[in-house]
Order: sequence, then structure tokens, then C-alpha cells
Amino acid sequence: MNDEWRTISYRKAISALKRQKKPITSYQEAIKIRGIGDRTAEKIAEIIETGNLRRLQHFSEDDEVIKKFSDIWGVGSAIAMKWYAKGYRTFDDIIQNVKLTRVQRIGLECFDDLRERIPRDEVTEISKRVEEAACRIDPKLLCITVGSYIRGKPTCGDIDILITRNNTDGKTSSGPFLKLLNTLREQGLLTHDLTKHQEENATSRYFGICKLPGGEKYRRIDLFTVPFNELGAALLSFTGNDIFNRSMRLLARKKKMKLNNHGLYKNISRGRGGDSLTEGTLIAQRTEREIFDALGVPWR
DNA sequence: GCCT
DNA sequence: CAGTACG
DNA sequence: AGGCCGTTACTG
Repeated sequence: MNDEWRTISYRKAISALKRQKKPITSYQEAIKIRGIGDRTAEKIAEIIETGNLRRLQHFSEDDEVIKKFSDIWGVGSAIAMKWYAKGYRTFDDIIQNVKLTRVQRIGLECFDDLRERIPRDEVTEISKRVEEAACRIDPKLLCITVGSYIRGKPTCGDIDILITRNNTDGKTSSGPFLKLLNTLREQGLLTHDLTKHQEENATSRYFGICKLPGGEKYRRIDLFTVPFNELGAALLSFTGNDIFNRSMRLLARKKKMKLNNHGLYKNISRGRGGDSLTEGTLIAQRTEREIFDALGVPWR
């Protein structure tokens, strides 16, 4: 069953509901909200009237198993369904019968810990250690903890740290980035690598797992290095959330522009498949404000 | 799922 | 390349 | 009916 878009629709609806200033008390109020249609408004009404949703009472066993498989890092819907089709139902079945990839083995090993949300204070603590290590390598490195942390959430699913450096003296953050990873490994803060690429790219993403010394649990951590000029676009992208990013990018597309983690481009012409045919012209990337202005979106 |  | 992942 | 983010970045 392909529920990909339905899932996204529900997440959009949830997001729209959370933005409401007043609680929704009826079908009529719900359906006025953009992103909530008849089907979802009916479900909301049922919840308002009865306190629950009958269809939610029971998921089929298939759904439960596939969901659990795809909760393993490195396992998506395709692999989860393939495993299910082969008759596997438990992690034991998987361990016995499947040749797991390196990252899937890590995902399984840390499965329970990675399901836990991270208290904000712990994100602060881990970020501080990364920042200190970065500063020792190059005092001009700038570390910004983004993702749900920068959005002020009390707990985070993972730790996202953006690393950049003012390049007016000709130096960037890409070289120190690899040194930083090595330092953090030596310190024992980084315990597992989920990405392995070790090239010195201007933009690169490291995904891994970390644990505070004496800490209780393994935590997912992402480190990004971005060129200083692209800081605004990178902040916009890595601050999210994903629903917000998709909506901004869709808006850009409607205006014959393109928004990605590098910047905002204009005069994009796209093929029927949506793939762009022209490079376009870069019009904003340095600050988030520039990008909002160029897109015609009120600043925050 | 929702929107055009 | 398909699959998975990130916000 | 048909699109729904990114020519995103990384793995195998």
C-alpha cells in the first residue's frame, strides 16, 4: 500500500492544526483550514464528539511489522516491505536471515536508544562539546545547532550542528571539518559513523551516533559544513521543519525560481518531469532575510 | 490524504 | 541506479 | 487527473 502522500497530508494537517490560535471545536471550523479537507475534518469531528477515532483502534499486524522494520536507521519502506514479503516478522528473523548493511546493523544495535527523544539540556551539552573541539582546531569556526533545537523544542529527535567559517581570510570550514570529526571520535563522543565519505567538500553532511561520557543513551547527531556565503540558505534549510521547507520550495517553483540548501535562484525553466533545464541565476543565499524578501514571504 |  | 536520509 | 522539495547528499 502506498501511503506516502497520505502520510504527508496528515502531517500537513497536524502542522496546520498546531498553528491555530484557538482550539478547533467543529467540522465547520476544521474544514476552513488550508490543508484540512473533508476526510480529515470528519475525523477531527469524530474525535471532538466521541473522544477517539474508531479507525485508529486497530492497525493490521502487517502495518505494525513494516512500521517497526522501517524504524531501523537505513531501512525504508521498500526494504521493510521486502522483508515482510519474505515472511520475516521480528528483528530475530531479520538478524538470522538478512545480510544487513553496515548502517542497518548500527541502526539495529542502537534501536531502542535512537527511538528516545533527547532532552534539550543534553543537546546543549553535546553541542557545547562539539563547539569546544571545533574552536580548538580553528577559533574562527562557527557552530550553530539547528533543527528542532533552534526552533525551541523541549526535546529533539537528534542533534543537528551546522559548521561554517567566515572566509574573508581565504580559509573555510571544510578542511577543519574532517579534523573535527576525528577529534570527536578520539574523544569518544562520536561512537558510530552512519556516513563514511571523507572527502574535503565545500558542503558535506556527516551522520553519526554520539554519546556523552557517562551518558545513558546513544544519540543521533548530524554535522554539516557549509560555505559562509551560503549560510542563510543553509540555516533556512536545516532549521526546517520539512513541511515548511517543502512549502517554501514549492512556492519558489511556482515563481519560476528554485530554492535549495545553497540558495534561491531565479529564471528557472523546468521540463515536464519537473527537472530544471536551466541553471537559473543565483539571487539570494547569504541571509535568510534576503531569501524571504526575494521570495516575497513576510519575514517570520 | 489535499489542492488545482 | 534505487533506496534512504536530512530539514 | 495528476502533482505533491531538492538536478539536496550519501550508500551499496
